[in-house]
This record gives sequence, C-alpha cells and structure tokens, in this order.
Amino acid sequence: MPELPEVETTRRGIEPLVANKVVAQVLIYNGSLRWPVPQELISLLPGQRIGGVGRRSKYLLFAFSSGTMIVHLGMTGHLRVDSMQTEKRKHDHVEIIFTDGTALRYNDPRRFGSILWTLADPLQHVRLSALGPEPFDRQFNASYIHKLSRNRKVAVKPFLMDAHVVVGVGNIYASEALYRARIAPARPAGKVSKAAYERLIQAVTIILSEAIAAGGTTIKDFANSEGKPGYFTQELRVYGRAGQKCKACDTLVKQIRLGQRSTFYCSNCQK
DNA sequence: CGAGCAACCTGCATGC
DNA sequence: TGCATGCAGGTTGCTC
Repeated sequence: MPELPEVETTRRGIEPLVANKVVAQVLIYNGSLRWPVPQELISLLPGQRIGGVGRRSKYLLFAFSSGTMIVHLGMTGHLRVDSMQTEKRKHDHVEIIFTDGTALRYNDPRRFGSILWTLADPLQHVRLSALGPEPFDRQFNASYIHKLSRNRKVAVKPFLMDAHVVVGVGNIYASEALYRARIAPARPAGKVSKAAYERLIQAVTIILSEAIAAGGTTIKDFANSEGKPGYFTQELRVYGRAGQKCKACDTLVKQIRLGQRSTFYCSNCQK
C-alpha cells in the first residue's frame, strides 16, 4: 500500500475529480474490509455534495454536508474516478456514483483498507485521535522525538514507523530515511543521539517531499488516480537493493527483519 | 506500560 | 504443468 506520498498523490489526483459532485447512488459489492463498510452510506450519501478531500496521516477525508467519509487504502487500496459506464474491475468493492455519470471506485485486492463514516469532527474519530504529528508539522522536531524515545528499547526503525510517534513513515521510506541520516535501523531508539535525530527529521522531511513531488513510489501495486505509476522508485537508495552495492561506499546492502518488516541498510554508512 | 508477534487477505515470484 | 512456500507499501489487538 501506499505510504504517505502515495496517499497524498491520490488525494491531489482525486480531489478535482470529485469536489462539488453530488452523489446519486452508493454500491457496496464487498463490505468486508479491515472493518465492515458502513451500510448506512447507501441511504445517507445520495443527494449529498462532496466538499473537498482532506488527509490526516494515511487517511483520506471526504467532506460531505452531513459528515465525513474516512478512507484508508491499507496495503493495496486504490481510488479512481471512472465513467460509471466503464466496466468494473476485479476487487472493486465500493462505488460512489455521481449525478454527472462518473463514479469513485474503491479497489483493494487484499482488503486491508477501510471506509469509515463519522458525523463528528473526523480528527476526533477513534482511529485518528491518538495519532502523532504529521511529518511536515513543526511539532515533529528533534527535541520531540529525542524526548519521546528515551528509555525505549525498540529498534529505531519500528519506532519511526509507529504512528503514535509520527504518521506517514512506512516501510520503504523508513529504510530510506535512516540510510540518509546514517543511523543503523536496529539501534535501540533510546540510544540514538539528539544530533542523529536532527539528521533523521531532515531526512524524513526531504524524502517524503521529494516522493510527493515525484508522484509516489511504485513497487507493484500503486498507481495514482490517473493510472500512471509514480517515479520515485529510481530514487530509492537501499530499499529492495539487498546484495547490491551501497551507492556511497560499495559495501553490499544488507537485508534484515525488524518488527516483521524487511529492512535494508548499509552497515558501513549507518552506525 | 512496553515489546513482540499473529492476524487480516490476495497476488505474485520462486523453486521443486 | 502443478503445488508449496514465502513475501508484499499497514494496522490492530493479543500475549507476556
């Protein structure tokens, strides 16, 4: 699934295609996602207009007049806007048809994503209320993460991927950011210096903004709302490069498992 | 409380 | 060709 740059790319692609459109019909073909898709969408949404599409963490927020539809793409979720005449694809689970004849379609082979509905402030929703700061927020700085990490024994990579610490840093960009910050991914989070966290904050910010500018990374599943791949793959320095030479020192890139996730690093450049 | 891990599900690459 | 295995961009919720 998409990491934050892919979600943001989706948001930017989808918003102009759905903003101000009025819902004609909602069809749920398979409501068994991470949580059951609320059936009340079928009766609630028709007649309502979409305001805009926001984002908090990897959740997309579709503002309707009476509430907010919260969409998470999980590992393999995609959104696209089609003509309603266009043939449905395998794994299209939910379809929101607009009065102009177009349709917003949610496709997700693994069904790890979710579609939620709330009448209240979406930021107060139980899935969003305890999330850490956005990576581009000033709150996400070296003092904050250094302080939060003290006495934590967990490896710094899973620590960085913990949405209570900071949102939006997934498995690919966590390896990339640690490489650029020259921090070994298995080091206990509590043993990483403030200066090193300073470099990490910089690295995360730069990598995520470059990835957003490139339209996201494509490994295999992600395509943006126009169906085109992202172009960040060629920028990856360690992810997926096990056994190949580090681009800085020719040491072979290593692959280990941390928190059940594949992790790539250079044992010479990262300490 | 923190740490570690199983689980959710399908598709694809690999090896026998 | 078929079948088994392992892996995949996320997150929750369980154990200890």
